[in-house]
Amino acid sequence: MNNKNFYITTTLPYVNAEPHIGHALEFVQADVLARYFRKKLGKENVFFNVGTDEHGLKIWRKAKEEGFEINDFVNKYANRFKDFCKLFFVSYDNFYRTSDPKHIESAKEFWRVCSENGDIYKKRYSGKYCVGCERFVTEKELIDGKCPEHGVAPEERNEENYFFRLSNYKEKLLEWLEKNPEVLKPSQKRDELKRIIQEIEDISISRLKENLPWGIEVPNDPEHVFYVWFDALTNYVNAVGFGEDKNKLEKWWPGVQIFGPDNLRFQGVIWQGMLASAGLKHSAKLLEHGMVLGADGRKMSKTLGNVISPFDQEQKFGAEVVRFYLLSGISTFSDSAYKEDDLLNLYNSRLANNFGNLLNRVIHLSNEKEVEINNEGALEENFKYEVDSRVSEIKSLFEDFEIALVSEKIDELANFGNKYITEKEPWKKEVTKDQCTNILNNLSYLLKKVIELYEPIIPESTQKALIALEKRERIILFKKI
RNA sequence: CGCGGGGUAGAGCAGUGGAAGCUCGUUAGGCUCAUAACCUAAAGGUCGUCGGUUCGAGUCCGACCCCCGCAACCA
Repeated sequence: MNNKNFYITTTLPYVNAEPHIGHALEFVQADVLARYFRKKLGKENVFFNVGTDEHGLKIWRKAKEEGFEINDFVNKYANRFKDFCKLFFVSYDNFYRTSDPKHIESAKEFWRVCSENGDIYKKRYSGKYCVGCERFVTEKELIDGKCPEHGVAPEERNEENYFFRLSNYKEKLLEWLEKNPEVLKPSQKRDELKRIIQEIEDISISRLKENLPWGIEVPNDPEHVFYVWFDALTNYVNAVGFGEDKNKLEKWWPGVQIFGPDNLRFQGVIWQGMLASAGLKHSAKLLEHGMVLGADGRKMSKTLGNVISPFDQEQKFGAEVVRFYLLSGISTFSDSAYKEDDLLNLYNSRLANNFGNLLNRVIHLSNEKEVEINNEGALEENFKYEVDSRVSEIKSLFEDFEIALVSEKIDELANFGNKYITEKEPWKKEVTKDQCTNILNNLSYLLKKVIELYEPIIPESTQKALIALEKRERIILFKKI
């Protein structure tokens, strides 16, 4: 990424379950940024990657349990995620699948490069292995002999594994973070990242193929397969030409990575170490979004019965309303409770009453008064200045990835329009046609800006709004719920 | 002393050193072009507690109290 190009990628969800509301948050946040930068830099200068992580023991076992051929199983979920993207207007440029033969080649190439740089070695390892975590766990981590995360007793394993010399990069990563304090957002997480780096140890990056047939074979050692994380993480550069097209890679990498709180160690440390080993630049930006909590402010769980399904929400309110709420009502960088009441309040207040209503007022008045609108020549300087300065403030918030703040400021801009029209009272008989022309053109200009700024957030409605404004057709864009 | 996140108006949240803000709700008024929408005003906050740094702290430091997550469908 540089000033001319913008590359953003989500994490790749693991395909052992249905898409949930957290995936929706991450995908939709990334989508907003991709859409914003497409408008700013041009479509050809933005690359938005999403996809699915399809290897690993959990998936292998789940497929068997459900009586699926492994390929059918992962295809089913990959398609599920594709449908999910379509449903929520996630405009990806690339849907990356780690079962794709191209990925397999690129991941192997990544391994070779790290290996040539002396960062991969083989070591006999014995210990307790948690299938859920897909890693060896230490005695210290266990509670009552069980993995605290998955509640199952780990399996005894004694095997030879390949290790990645992450410890080689400890000092370099600390230095990188020190020199680039702005790389991680939100900044409050910086200390946590630093601590994780300080605790770096070499990591196991392979499994025996006899235990795990569903993985990528290690180059020149077919008895071993990649540990799923090592394979999956490479997608971020593979998607933009690693091991295949140097110019392409040069154009896009380093990129912006968006991920959830449980992923900081992987995106912020392991992956950065891998990049360094492969001689690639560190990520340009790490955006850690928050958790979507249940309506009660607690983490969603089946037992608590507070799980919110993105599909149910879509059925109930429509995709754009859900999108709008995820982006505006849910904090961009911290945990937030998902409450339907808040969703309704925010939708009614900001979209129906403020933006939608203003749009309708202006269109209606321009027809009543027979005044041409959408004419920038009839704009008042002061008004334009006010609107433009708000617009540039909002754009800089976009570029600082502050999506919820962006949404709030757009709302304020629309509200400024409602105040203005109330103050000017263009419906009054005493207002001359010239005055009315000025007032309504000021407002149509403001509305165009609001529409343009809202476009990344609610792409479909803004399209309709623009058409209505241009054709001066009355429209109930957002029906009050 | 396990690790981490958080405590800001009735509710939900924003606010990383310089006049306490947003949405909803409540009360009173205005307007009537508009989706019973819009505008104005008011009420409502010791920014968890105590101490410290500073000309100045919700914002930095220390101690303490309380809530939440680390069990899942894991972002």
